[in-house]
Amino acid sequence: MRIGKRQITAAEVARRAGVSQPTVSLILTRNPKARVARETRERVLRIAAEIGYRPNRLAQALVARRSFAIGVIVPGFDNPFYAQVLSGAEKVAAEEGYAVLLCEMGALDVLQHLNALRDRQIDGVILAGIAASTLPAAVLDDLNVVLINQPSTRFASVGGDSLKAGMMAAAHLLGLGHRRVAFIGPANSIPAFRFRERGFVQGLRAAGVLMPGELVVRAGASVAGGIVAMRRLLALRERPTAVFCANDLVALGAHKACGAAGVLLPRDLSLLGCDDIEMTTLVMPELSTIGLPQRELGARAVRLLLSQIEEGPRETPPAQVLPPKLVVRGSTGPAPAGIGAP
Amino acid sequence: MRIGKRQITAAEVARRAGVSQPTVSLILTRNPKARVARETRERVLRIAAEIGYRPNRLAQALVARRSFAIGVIVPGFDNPFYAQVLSGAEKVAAEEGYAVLLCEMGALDVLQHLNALRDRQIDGVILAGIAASTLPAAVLDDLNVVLINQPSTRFASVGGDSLKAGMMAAAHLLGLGHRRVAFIGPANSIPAFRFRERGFVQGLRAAGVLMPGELVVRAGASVAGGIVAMRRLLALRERPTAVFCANDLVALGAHKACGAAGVLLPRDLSLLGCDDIEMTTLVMPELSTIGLPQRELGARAVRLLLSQIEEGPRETPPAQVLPPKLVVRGSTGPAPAGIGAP
DNA sequence: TCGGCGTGCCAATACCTATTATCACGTCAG
DNA sequence: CTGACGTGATAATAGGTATTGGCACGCCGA
Repeated sequence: MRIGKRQITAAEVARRAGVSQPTVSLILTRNPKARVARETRERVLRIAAEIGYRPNRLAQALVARRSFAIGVIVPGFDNPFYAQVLSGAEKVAAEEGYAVLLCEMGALDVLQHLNALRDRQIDGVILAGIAASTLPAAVLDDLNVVLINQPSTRFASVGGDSLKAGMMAAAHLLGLGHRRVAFIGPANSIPAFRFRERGFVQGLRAAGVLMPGELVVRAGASVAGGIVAMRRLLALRERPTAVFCANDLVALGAHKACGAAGVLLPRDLSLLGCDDIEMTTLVMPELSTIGLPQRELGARAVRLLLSQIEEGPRETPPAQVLPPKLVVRGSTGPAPAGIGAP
Repeated sequence: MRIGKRQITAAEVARRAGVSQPTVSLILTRNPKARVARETRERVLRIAAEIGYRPNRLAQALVARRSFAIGVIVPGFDNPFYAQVLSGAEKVAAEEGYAVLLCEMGALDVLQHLNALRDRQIDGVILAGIAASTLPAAVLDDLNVVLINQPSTRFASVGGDSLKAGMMAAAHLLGLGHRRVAFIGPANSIPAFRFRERGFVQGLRAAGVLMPGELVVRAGASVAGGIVAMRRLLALRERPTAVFCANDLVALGAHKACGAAGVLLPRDLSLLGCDDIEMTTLVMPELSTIGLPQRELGARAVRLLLSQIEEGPRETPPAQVLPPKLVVRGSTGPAPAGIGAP
């Protein structure tokens, strides 16, 4: 097998250069307080380059007692939101010389993943779409953690301003004249969804608009969930004129259900998503949505984590909140005249 | 910082159990030829469990000269195809106790990623969507490699039968009566696309149908590419009655261009994709496509890689070819009567 | 009584790098 | 001439685990 082939070690470089292994180490680590004769340094560097010496990062990690690797745990890639987050995260990590260990919920649960990561002396963990509050308190104690899209007093976090996103959704729909509006979202779920809902409700209430219970539909945060939920809404005696969905996947499901039921967007119904994933522009009409910078979330999460790793944790964990952005496309429009007026 | 906290070592377990560290190691590794008194074994196991000893996998890796980790290199997550592949791969890897190091093209190129992986003593690499033939021959020499979706004589591979996929596409469209058919796909690209095109052309030719140059449109393997390409086709004096796209993303772009141009699928045009990604069911009409089991590809790639790692490479690298599956949805239909007939 | 053998454990070492303390050597000032 | 000091390298060691060879002990048969 191709494993176990003797690798080129610092000792080998040392042997060929006629110096000791620590000298090679000294030179390669460019330690400023290392005093090495210019001639020796050059010889060692030359030989190292010649025979293609590359330090074994595992051995380095053993000495440093850390691995220069981070873990990213996500619920699943079904949701392109996390794919984008991951992409942004990987980019920054790679640039900084860190490896990204990928963990998806499924084969292993969060705790098992965390243990596996710990065994590999991981430097830190990013939790995306996983409610940290549902985990036993102790399992995250000795880890550097950054949460994505869930504020926390214990851990650093980055996320979109979900409350504001909900309020922007309300403002947008109210501005179009909608008064009978609905919400589709998961029941007990990660905080982001709860805040989106709360913001939406608050925004409506501030304008004196209430959502009766029949207009709040619980559904899984997926396309399938959106389909089912929208069917329920369309079956109502009095339909809403606008629907805000907890995320774009749900909205796309709702979109599809509308298409199947012959409901014309945005004439018959306005539909608003949240996240602004790429797929929103695939459907016709394109989905209006409250946009969050997904790649940026991933990128910032990594930067935050690395600063925590390299400089130690702050006394109060930093929380970066990125502003959502209303993206008006084709699925939202003015409310039908005469409907919803008192 | 939270790093550097003294970890619980085998030596610590040994101290408490009144034995030596190697004895702990012997017991924990369950080496069958290890002769250890039952009473000692139980005491050690008990204490290890009590103080929560977990072996340092980095140290294990240093001894074993391998890391029990694999790398997966993909072009990008923009394409949900790779997200699915990755998901299947991670699942199997996690079950088998291997870590997955994620590498996306972008910040680093393939060679840099490979070097970074090598430095971490990676056990093997999965290349998805990256033409191995474009890499310098030597860089993969000392690695266990499995390619996804590109046959090779040097490396193990798993993939859909792209040639057959193309032929199935041809058969499907021909069977619906189409004679003036077009193809949209990238020019110089990874082998899978070339084979799909070749199979398609062969399937057509076998039925006596030729594609004039104007009906073969080159475009990036993306939604944007599909849009541009379909516009070109729709601008033709004599439009095709059916279009086969190199992958679903392209097809979805084409789908959208049709919608924008008022071309009604499948009445005015039949549209066929390839891969069967999830988004195909989002659009209306849903996209017909030639399906490939993406998660299965990832899962099998890992299994192949692990067998290669643990049992050594075969003399002739195994190539698993999975059969494509025609998935008829709403975007393909009978050719308009009277068109394309001789 | 002694050789032989089986049992149960351990010392030594390998894996590879980075760090710390130290040493040898030469120079220069006093 | 000697002591102090600066320079350039090395020896020793840490980091945590797995493996190999071997040691000590007790028992049995000769």
